[in-house]
Amino acid sequence: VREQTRQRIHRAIAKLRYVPHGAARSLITRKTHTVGVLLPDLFGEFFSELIRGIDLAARRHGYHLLVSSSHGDRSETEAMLRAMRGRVDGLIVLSPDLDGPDFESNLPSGFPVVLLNADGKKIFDSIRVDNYGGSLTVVRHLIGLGHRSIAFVTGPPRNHDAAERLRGYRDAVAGAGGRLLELDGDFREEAGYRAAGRMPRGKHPPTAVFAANDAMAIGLLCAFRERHIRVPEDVALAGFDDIPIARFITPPLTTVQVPIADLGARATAQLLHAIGEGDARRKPWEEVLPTRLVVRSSCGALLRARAAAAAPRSAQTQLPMSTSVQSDEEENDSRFSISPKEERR
Amino acid sequence: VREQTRQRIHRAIAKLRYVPHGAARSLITRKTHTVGVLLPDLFGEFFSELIRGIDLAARRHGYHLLVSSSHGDRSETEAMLRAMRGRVDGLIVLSPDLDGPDFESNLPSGFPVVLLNADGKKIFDSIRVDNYGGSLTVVRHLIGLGHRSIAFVTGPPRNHDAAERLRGYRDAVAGAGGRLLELDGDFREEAGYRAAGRMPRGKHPPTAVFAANDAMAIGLLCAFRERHIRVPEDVALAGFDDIPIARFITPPLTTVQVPIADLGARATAQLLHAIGEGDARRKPWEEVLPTRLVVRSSCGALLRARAAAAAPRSAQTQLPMSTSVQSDEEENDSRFSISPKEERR
DNA sequence: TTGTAAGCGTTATCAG
DNA sequence: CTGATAACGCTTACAA
Repeated sequence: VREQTRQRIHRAIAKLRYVPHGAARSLITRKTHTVGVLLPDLFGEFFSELIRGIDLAARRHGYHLLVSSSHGDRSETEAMLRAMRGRVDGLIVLSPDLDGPDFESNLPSGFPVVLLNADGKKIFDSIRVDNYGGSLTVVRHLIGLGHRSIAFVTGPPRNHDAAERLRGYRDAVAGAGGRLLELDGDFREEAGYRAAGRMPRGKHPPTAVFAANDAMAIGLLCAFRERHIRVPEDVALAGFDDIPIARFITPPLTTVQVPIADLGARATAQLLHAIGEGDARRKPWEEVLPTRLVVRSSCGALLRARAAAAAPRSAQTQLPMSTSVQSDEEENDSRFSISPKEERR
Repeated sequence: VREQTRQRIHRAIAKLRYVPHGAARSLITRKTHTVGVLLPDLFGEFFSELIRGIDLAARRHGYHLLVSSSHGDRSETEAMLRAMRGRVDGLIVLSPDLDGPDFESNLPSGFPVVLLNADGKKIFDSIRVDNYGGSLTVVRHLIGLGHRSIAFVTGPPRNHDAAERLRGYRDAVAGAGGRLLELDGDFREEAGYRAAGRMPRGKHPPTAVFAANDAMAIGLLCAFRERHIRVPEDVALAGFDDIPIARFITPPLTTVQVPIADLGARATAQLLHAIGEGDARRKPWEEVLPTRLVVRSSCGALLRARAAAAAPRSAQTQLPMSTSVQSDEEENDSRFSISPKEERR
């Protein structure tokens, strides 16, 4: 273009305050430069981390984010699915309710979709966190500490993550010949609190409790406090998620770190890849993100390690490939954790 | 419409898998049923709460959310602003960098915009949190507890919230004839940690520290622990924000609750109202949301209240209209807080 | 009830 | 390099 023309155009742009119209542009280009995110609800911690991961990856490629969360029933969710047509180039979906047929009837065929923490059923791309492996690792860690009677507080019934964590618990306990003791929960603090009240108190009460998520573990901890049951001296406790609070409570909670931001970032990367290559009818892609055991005080391992100073930790030899163990001491920001060292002097 | 025709159409819809095309539709209707949210960055706590509030309000009116966060410089932010044209019906903006002229040159004139925690300059609708009042209240509360030398750890230099909190501190201290002691901070934990090291240690060290946000208060707490300075016995501590962790740390933190979700919800309500009424050239609307002092253990007030059982709290008479006081005991979910009662027996 | 035509703001194509 | 024209998928209005 000639410089003179350029100038003339830019002057016109400025004078008319011209700004291109997104809808009109994407109508003809068939590109919106937007990825849609469909969530069941806005869980505080989880949601914010997930979005952060997605946003970072999306923006790096010049994409926007259309967030859609639906409290509600399937029909509402399906409506949102439909509303996405012509507004986004692809979809990241986290929804236990939605099934293959739902997508096929509410979306143009070949529409790029990545499923989060759900079974892709060999039809859709999917990515999930290794809930099973993480659960297995925690329970084996507790078993390695000598616990034989380990209770498990479950998550909500139809939740995929919850089911996988339960499966890990069962397999680990069965593998060690232990007894199963499952208490119903729903991922909320109160559920943990109430589960504590339903624990058997006979001659052989559980010596350890594993909650399907940290929130319930905190509920349990609270209930134990009220009954003057000490953690970890009287009962060991472990959670799942590694929410920020986990390291700040007393005692700091042994838990499984879930790479939520990574989950979002990886999902986005894959989605953008799928968008880029058109609808090549390639084999659906599937990925499992490793989880990581974070050993803090609530399971009693640190107490024991301090007592029998240089004894090798037996649990470490039993870890599945996809899960690593890390004690809190090794984390680089532990300087700022409010640990209960002072209380224990 | 005749039932027979209806049926025929629905059958066709199902057979062709017809889904309306959002871009095409909004091109002619000039409505996208989407609100844009422009954020400087995705702060964990703050961001997630804000989005929750916005989303709830937006969805209630059938609107979607287009989230756009820009780490970056102004030119990047301006580009995002432009990209919003034809994709959203209105904009909620939280950005200290953006000024009036920026909006005027990058958006169609009369485009509905609501500014968050920024000065609307009588040109735009705006809504903000009463940082000043909250700050005033905390400091007066500390003064009411007998503190005369209160240190303040500031937020980042160009931050609007930080500036208002600083102003509240200065006015409250000046009003009581106290001494000002300001330590530089930036809202991050480390800043609080380091500020503790810079506190004067002479004959009259500060007897209370007020951090411009909770994260820094936690950093301070951590530093105090390492030096065996007890909170609140040796030094009183207060923060700002009431992040979830605040109630779980030891000791629970006295702080100011900021209604972040409300901020988002109110902003959305106003934006949708503005969208609905077209561009009536009405006077820009402005709202300030009240903050609330939450008294927990870290300021020493509860300790004192327990000692001198039924003494009326002097601070309560000095509160500005827009801020209320509430002790943790009255909060309905305190049953689940991990409070340090047991440690103190 | 059904069919037809115009137009929303772009991009793409093809002559001049 | 410029200008005209078609098309994207929809809504709206009006005619049949």
